[in-house]
Amino acid sequence: MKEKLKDFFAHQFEEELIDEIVEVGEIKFYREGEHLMSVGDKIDFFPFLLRGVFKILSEDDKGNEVIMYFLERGDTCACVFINSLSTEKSCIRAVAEIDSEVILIKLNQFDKWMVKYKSFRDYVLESYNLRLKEMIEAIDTLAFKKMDQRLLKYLHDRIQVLRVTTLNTTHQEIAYDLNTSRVVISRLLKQLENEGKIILKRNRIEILNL
DNA sequence: ACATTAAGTGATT
DNA sequence: AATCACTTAATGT
Repeated sequence: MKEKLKDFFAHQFEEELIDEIVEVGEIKFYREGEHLMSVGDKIDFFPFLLRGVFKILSEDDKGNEVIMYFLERGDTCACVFINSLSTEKSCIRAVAEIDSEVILIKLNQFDKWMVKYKSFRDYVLESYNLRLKEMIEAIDTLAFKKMDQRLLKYLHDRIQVLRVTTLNTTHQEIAYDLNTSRVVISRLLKQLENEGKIILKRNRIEILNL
């Protein structure tokens, strides 16, 4: 296990840092559908995604959810950085899209490593950057794109991170992610099917070409 | 065979 | 694009 972890981090961090990560990190498995964090949770750790995919959703006080982006292997959650600097609670929900493996690291390590290791600073800044970009993209699609385009982006992103061409999902689930109604999704998907871009089955969407 | 859940559709706002 | 009201289809018991 430790060797696997070392290989995983070998190309981005110094030996010494990897040793510390292996030592203090707590590895956790998340089954598909399980929550890594929910809105309102107090966060005292930050996660490295070793394996799997998480979807990151923003949620308002009435329980309306909207997907922001997906996290992949090697990613960490930028919201955690924000949360780590203040006493605020989590502003997002992270749900395992498939069975996933995460290494959790206490936030006090975070401060130490920021000072001590350049590679860690670089990593944090870079992933912060990446998340910010995706966030802006998410805001853009939310604010300016129509539902059909939002759906296209959603399907595209989802097959991308999962590395599949067939999604095992329901129209209702997509509707929740995009914060719309099932009927709307069903109709738009039907349209895409008629255009020959996808094939619809029960609980399954085969993507041919987007 | 029956119940449950997912998906399709016309009409209305 | 949302909602309603209903139909049809797939799937589990």
